[in-house]
Amino acid sequence: MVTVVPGNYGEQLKKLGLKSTKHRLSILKIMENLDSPVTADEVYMMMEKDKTSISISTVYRILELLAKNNIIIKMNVTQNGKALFVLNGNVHRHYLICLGCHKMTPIDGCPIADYEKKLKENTDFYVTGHHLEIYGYCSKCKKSIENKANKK
Amino acid sequence: MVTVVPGNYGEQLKKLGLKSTKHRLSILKIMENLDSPVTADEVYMMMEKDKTSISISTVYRILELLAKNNIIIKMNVTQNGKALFVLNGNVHRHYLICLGCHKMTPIDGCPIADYEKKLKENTDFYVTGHHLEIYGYCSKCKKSIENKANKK
DNA sequence: TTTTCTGCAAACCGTTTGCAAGTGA
DNA sequence: TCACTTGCAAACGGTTTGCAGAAAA
Repeated sequence: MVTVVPGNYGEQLKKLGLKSTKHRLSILKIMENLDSPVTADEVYMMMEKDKTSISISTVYRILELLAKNNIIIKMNVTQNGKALFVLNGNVHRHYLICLGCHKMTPIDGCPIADYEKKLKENTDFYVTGHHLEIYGYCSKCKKSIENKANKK
Repeated sequence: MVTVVPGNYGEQLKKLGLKSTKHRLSILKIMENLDSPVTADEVYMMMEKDKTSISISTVYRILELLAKNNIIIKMNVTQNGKALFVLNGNVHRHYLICLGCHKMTPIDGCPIADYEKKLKENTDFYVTGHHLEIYGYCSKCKKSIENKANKK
């Protein structure tokens, strides 16, 4: 298992035989401070804000590379068809996802850890991971449900 | 909640103000017999096999329409970037997903039903649904893990 | 007839890729 | 120096859309 040590990304990369470039460090630094998954273009825009010029294809290449080396995780769920990425250190998180404002709120613990263990013991399926997301509406967005109910 | 009554799709559609066309009925009939989610092009190919001529854009339009009316569910997880759909009647299923052969095996029950109930009672987040998928390798594909481990 | 559906082809959009120039070790 | 990275622009693949013709009510 790879453990991500904040602020130590340069060595992390070298250890994996990857060059430590400013773009890579910059992306890792950005992701370090986020506990919600981000899309490639969100990363791209954050870098622009940071005055770090980069091309969108480089963002994709770096994210792909970091995911392949388990430094970040490429999620199996997409956001409007866009791939989502999180830092591996924050990986075993699940989220409450608001269908109104699309905010993703991490929850504590893993509600299915026990179930998964049971599955490992009782079936011939070799479990390597899982993905859980819980949908609904945050308190602010509850109104939108009522609006929708009236439309139809 | 919409309950899907097998063999009764024509009336279902009319009740929703939608026309009952052979394409729509055909897609519903196909999905009725599947308990794993399918992609749009899988549906398309099944229809070809059934000698039902259709355009891929019509498949997308029908799937989108049925999803909007809760007759089928558009999943949040994609398969190689392709959207997945299941009949709503089969909706509260979760899957063991093999990372080797990509087979999706439905599991019985919902491992997080209890947790979700707790969440409804204890937080101000209004839960409307969830999505859970469990990843790993089926017995046949366990070999592929070992192969990968050797690669690097 | 009138409204809704469908086929076709083109557009769209997120992502990937080839290639030449740039950069880290 | 030399291998690896990056930017650019073009390609790619799944999905959506405009429009004209076809089918359901």
